[in-house]
Amino acid sequence: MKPQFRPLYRQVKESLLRRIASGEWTPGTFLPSESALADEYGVSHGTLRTALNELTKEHRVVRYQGKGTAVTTFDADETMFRFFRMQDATGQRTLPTSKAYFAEAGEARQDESQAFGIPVGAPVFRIERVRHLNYMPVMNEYISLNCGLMPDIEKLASLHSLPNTLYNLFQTKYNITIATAREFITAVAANESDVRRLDVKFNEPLLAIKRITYDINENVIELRYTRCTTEVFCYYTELS
Amino acid sequence: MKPQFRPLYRQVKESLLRRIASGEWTPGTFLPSESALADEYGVSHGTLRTALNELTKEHRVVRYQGKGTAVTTFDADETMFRFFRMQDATGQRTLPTSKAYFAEAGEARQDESQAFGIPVGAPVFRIERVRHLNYMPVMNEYISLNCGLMPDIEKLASLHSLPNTLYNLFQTKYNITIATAREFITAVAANESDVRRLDVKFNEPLLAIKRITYDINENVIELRYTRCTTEVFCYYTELS
DNA sequence: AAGTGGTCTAGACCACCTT
DNA sequence: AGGTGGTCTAGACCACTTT
Repeated sequence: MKPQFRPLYRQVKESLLRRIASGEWTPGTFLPSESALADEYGVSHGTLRTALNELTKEHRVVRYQGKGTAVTTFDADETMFRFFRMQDATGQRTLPTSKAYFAEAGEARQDESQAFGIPVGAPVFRIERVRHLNYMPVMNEYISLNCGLMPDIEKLASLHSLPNTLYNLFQTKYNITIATAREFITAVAANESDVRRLDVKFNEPLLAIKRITYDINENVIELRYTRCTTEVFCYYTELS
Repeated sequence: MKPQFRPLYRQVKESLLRRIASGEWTPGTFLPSESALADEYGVSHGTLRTALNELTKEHRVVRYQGKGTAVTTFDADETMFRFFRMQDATGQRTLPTSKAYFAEAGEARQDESQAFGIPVGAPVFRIERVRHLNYMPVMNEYISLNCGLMPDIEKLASLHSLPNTLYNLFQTKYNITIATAREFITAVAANESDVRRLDVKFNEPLLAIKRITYDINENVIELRYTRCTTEVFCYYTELS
């Protein structure tokens, strides 16, 4: 069992990440300056910068030349588009508006139990909403949240007070920062609910997107099913 | 008009990129060592490494500690999966096998003309094939190639001699290295061709993926339409 | 002017691979 | 043993923002 090699800059990075996750520096606020942090850790400027570079690459912090380094928050515009992949034929992307149909607490189904790592029947909060792009109803969404991580969510997210950007709510009310998501995309036929809520015919092909959303501590925050018509908009992604 | 600031490491990076694109170092071969390149450019080790780090991040080169830095090639296994996003419910990914139905030269349609930046009617080469995963016919593919970039492609890619991995053929026969691709995903209903070639019913929902593929010089190499059943497999992507 | 992040250097030493 | 890439340092200077 030989001792495993861990670069100094990576140890510093992980320490910084822990301190951010612990709430020592809250989203939106500035970290100490690079030289102050380098002094504190007793490492060189360059080593500390390598650590911060990795955190920047992973969207954990944002650097502003001449101002400082801030913990990423979902308030900023730049971060809003990171998790939205629909665009029109010209490549234009606009954030959708929402109309909520359902927002109530419930007991975890099998899929929710598995995604959140909680027992079947544990409390979850469910939201159903339709998202509009250019005033067209385009996406039929079924969202499940883990109540264990969001106490009293039912008081903050009632049917008539739902914010348009949920991730912003997680940020401001629960100090939960969304970090990554995985999407599993299939094609399905429109069902009765889709016909009622979207401008589609029964059995019309729709994009079905299953999203599992993680925060910076790798907790599963959200399980989301989106059923989406692609007459005008399409799902865009780049491979490299 | 003030002179624009361009970091030295970026100028070095762009010079290296030009030299790779020009064929001075061909895919699969090793670059001179970091210290040799640093001497050649008259910059420090650190500056040259910053340049190489960016090229690594963009998959232009691959670094092997103790051995050297090589120009990326599509022969390697690691690169094969970069452009394949289908997986089964367990997250397993396997490279598909292919059965070709069509491989002939033709005249560019409107969409091909637009993608390749060539006149309508200019020569293109088209391939139709079905891709199998675990012996199931899953993807119905329509591929168009720009003959201008691949002279005599019809001699290399006849119906009965089509290689399974086209990008490897581009690499070895034309020294074209695939760098990036953009995908536009929609949902469609299965047509007669899909029914004949895949194990699907008429009007069954399919995933339709339009891919535009670029080489390292940002030439459009390929226009590909894939129609894909998602009964067993799904399109997977990570957001961050 | 002072403070922040961004670039660049010269040199040292470590980890890995080949001979 | 010798070469390669990987890490780390100490210090200099540049570019940008705020005071």
